[in-house]
Amino acid sequence: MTKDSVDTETRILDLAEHLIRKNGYNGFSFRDIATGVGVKSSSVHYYFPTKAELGAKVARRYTDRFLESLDVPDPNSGSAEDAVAIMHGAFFNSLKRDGQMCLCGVLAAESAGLPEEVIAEAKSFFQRTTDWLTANLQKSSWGKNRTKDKIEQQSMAILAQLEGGLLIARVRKEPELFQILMPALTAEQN
Amino acid sequence: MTKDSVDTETRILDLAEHLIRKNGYNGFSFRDIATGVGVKSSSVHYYFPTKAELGAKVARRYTDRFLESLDVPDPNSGSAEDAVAIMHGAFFNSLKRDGQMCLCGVLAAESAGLPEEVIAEAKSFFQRTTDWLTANLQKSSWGKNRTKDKIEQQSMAILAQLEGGLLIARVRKEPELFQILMPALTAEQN
DNA sequence: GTCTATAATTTGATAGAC
DNA sequence: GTCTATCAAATTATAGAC
Repeated sequence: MTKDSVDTETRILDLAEHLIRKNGYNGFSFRDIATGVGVKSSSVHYYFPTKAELGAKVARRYTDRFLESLDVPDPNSGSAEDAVAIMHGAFFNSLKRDGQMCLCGVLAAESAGLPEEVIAEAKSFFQRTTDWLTANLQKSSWGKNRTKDKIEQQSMAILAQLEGGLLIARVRKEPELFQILMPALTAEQN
Repeated sequence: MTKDSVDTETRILDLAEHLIRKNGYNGFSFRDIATGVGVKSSSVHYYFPTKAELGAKVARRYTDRFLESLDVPDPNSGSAEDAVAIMHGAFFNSLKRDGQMCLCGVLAAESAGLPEEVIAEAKSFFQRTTDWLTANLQKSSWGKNRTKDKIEQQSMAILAQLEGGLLIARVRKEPELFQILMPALTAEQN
């Protein structure tokens, strides 16, 4: 399968993800997608009847892929620091590659004005991602002595710092700023 | 001066701020403003010729007011914990009052697709707010033993956690979630 | 300062031919 | 599955009367 043979539906999803992460849900149109993919806007509607459906599918695929990328075969000790570093790295990859922040972070910022089905997917991202962190912190030696409540709070605090870090690094256009969060993140586990 | 005598320009700015914080910069229109304020859209253009100018003015006013609200007469010891608690409280106020997050956090999320003058104001918010934190941490006993670099990193980490916390609390529609960040924030200063 | 009127463009979405 | 053609509504913005 060569590059050009990627099917239209996938190319629509790819471009939609790119544009939402760049401009937000209200910052792209079906015509932007059509032009970029090289079809007519009616063809985009063939795959995704409404904008809300397209947005929801993009968010769901993003979340699935993000969580997959976290489950690398772990050669390390499975420490709390490792878990945090893995997630930090996952976010940093796309930030440095093309200055993009988390898709669901963007959607969360606009969330009060988005269609229900899109908000639901964004919400789901934060739930599933916090759950992943909680599970991994629980397995670590740091988590052994702590209550579930305390660990869940810590998971949210970590995810909050990562999302906020993306926000700040991106508006300043300095991806490296996101890197300096690491010491502060791991310090909390000591 | 009664409530109804607030001038049109101020009411436009107030509503624009409300709508941007709710739906984002691309999620409101001049007609939304006009209808809400009770004038015609051409009257909105009389005060703010372009949408970009309106957005920039809203962001500037928001930043000025936010920083003013931080400089409460401080009856306490001026500790690092106090500074963090004051900023946390400033963000929490509007979150619990009407579920709104930081205006410049919303703008930062959309930033890649916004007019230059709007981005510039959002950028300025993060610079000035980080500076306030840095200055206050430096004055505290925690900051006495630390280098300027270390303190600036800590300031950004704190602001990142607050902005990300707003993001998550808002998409989950649970303002109280923002409260549980406090322990994690002050823990870093110990 | 606020209005009416309007321009030019863009938006999300549909019907129907091929 | 992709196209042409089209729609109604919404968008930012301007000209000029009152």
